[in-house]
Amino acid sequence: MEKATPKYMELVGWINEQIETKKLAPGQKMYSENTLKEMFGVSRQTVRHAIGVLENEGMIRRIQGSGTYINDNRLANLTKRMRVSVVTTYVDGYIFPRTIQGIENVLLEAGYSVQIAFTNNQHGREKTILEDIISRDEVSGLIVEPTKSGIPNPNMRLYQEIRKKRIPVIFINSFYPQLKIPHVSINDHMAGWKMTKYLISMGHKKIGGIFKLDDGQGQARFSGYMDAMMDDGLEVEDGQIVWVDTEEKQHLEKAAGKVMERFRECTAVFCYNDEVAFGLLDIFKKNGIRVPQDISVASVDDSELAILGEVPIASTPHPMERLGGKAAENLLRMIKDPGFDATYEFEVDVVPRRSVRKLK
Amino acid sequence: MEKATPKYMELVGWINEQIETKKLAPGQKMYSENTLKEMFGVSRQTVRHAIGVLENEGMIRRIQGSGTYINDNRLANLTKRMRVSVVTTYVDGYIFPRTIQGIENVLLEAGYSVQIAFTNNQHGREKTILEDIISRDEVSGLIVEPTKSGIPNPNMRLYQEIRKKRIPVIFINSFYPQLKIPHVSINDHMAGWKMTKYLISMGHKKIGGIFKLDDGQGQARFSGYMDAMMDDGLEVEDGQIVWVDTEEKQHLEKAAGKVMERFRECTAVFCYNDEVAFGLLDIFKKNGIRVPQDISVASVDDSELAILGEVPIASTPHPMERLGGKAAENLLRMIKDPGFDATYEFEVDVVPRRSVRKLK
DNA sequence: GTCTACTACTTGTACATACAAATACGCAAG
DNA sequence: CTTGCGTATTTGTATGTACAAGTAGTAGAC
Repeated sequence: MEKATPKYMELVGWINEQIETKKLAPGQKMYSENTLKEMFGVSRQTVRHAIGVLENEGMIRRIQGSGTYINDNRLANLTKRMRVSVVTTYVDGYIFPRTIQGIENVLLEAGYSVQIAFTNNQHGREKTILEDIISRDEVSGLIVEPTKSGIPNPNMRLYQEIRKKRIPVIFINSFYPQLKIPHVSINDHMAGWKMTKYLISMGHKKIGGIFKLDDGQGQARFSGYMDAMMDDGLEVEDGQIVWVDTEEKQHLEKAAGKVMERFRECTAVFCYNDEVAFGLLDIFKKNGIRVPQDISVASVDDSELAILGEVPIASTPHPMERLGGKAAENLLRMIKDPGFDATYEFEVDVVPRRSVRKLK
Repeated sequence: MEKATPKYMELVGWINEQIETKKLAPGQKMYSENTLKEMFGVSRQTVRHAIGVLENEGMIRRIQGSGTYINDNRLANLTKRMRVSVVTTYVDGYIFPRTIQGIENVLLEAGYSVQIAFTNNQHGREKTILEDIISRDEVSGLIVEPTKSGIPNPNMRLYQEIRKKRIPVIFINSFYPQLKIPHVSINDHMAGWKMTKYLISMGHKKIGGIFKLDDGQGQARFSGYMDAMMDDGLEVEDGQIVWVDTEEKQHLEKAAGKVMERFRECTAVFCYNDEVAFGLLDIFKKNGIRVPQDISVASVDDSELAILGEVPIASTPHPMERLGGKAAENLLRMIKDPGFDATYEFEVDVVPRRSVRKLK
């Protein structure tokens, strides 16, 4: 007794065979429901039933009003792991978007898809995100902006687990010195050094500084600043340095009192970045201190903030797209060649602006 | 407008809910097709359609002659798909980060992971991203900021495919009128209306406008502006309107000549958003036109740009976190109940600032 | 007590019809 | 040449009917 196969199943088999034997090529339009109905002498419902089965299998795609098309499901299988995850701290408005643009340009070009996640510079969120990435195990690479790279990271274990899975990782903007993971960033020490040298060359001797303490960039810029000062035999008193954390940086006005007091004797202030410099200008303005007549201000990043306000701020340009692009390129190389050393640091240069006055 | 969900989808939602609320335990026998037919007053075919969808998702199992049973493997299914994808255009520095924060707060709280992708307001990238999401089929929901919502979208069929896969989608900030997909946004028509009314109440009669033409928000704000002008019997000449696209918006200075000429007769200008207003202030400044003495300027969004410059700009606040949160909450509701209508529009209010002068 | 046949009920297949919604395309107006 | 509009085509939703096939339980025969 052979079992009678339902009509719709026979139809499924027939269509499958057509695709198998390339009589229906991927992307091509299939016979319409009514055509099949005539061809096989069945009702349209039966045809729909068959097509429904094939659609669930992902073999074909139905588009209302247009027709039914053969799917190219081999492509879906191929791109399965062509994905890179970008983990970044938060969005600063100017540097981040263009960095991500650089990353995307390179990766999309190479056929990868890009997903982004934000840690908000909180270790807890970084943990959640990394655990998610590890458990899904579906990315072929990671570009990470470290969370609070200046202080020991409690998620070290997760990075080691990722490394054990042989998923390439590149840090951008900063890095954890404890981990042997490559990074692409600007040379922060050089940024601190060159800008301080520039201030000195403009005749400044009493140069204060505001630095961020919870990331590696702040510490590197600080050491560049220190080295430049010492190189010229200039003294740095602790009282001339203000350390801020992520919180304070975003609400600098809360530290206005401290700032005004510490920089009273200074003729110039080196700022961690434009955001800090912008806040500092605001504090000075509210306290009747003129920039650059009374005090000079310099910073790092050269974002739009540096030229947006009333007084343009001397700064050092951030490579942005180029940095993102370099990180993406190096990640691609790491995916191909696990031994490749992907670390790269961009040189920086000073852009003089009105916020720095030449002293006689 | 409100009745867009097919009956079988409502049934799917109802059954899903029964399972969710444990009214139907795993392994247990479900209502028979005829019972459901009576309960909902639909045909048996419709019931079968709904049950077919659920069977494909692995939620239930049908056994001929015996009955339909709830599957218990949905735990694995759940953890696998606890992810939401956010697709947005580009990063504007102020609105976006806080919107995404609102989204993340809600979704992370609910145990979902969040991945973000940027279209750069290019249809091509939107296509790549959506295709990727479709082929991977691993997100349980989508929050999308439409790309160029003002012009017909060539990726329409991808959205329909997503809808067919029963992945809930919510648009934020704008929407495609052609698609019956819910959106969470500000009431852009009201923004245009209220701000224009405010300018009129300050004695202005010749009010120009700069609008973005390639997204729905620009068009809605324009129609709000027009309605307000007409409501007061004020004339609007085409010469008082400047239309910009995404490109021009970011480099408004290129249109300086046109802008200066068109607004020569005006006492006030309504701007598409703060970015445009900021660029406009710059053009005015370079041409020796004082704001607000010579001309008043008003805009929409009330981002930091509105208060960052020398002249604070009157604007209408954007809900940001609240908007993102609302979108996320509604998406979660849609995941549970496919029939839920998630559209929500925030009301807006005018924040007066120095950029608008009262005319005698 | 055990087996069998029957019956009621369940899901599966198949057909017919109707209208809705989306798309594609050609034709006429400008 | 472009734009809009109507028409034909295509898939989507919904209802109705009929019968087939499988399951579970029951009543009756042995």
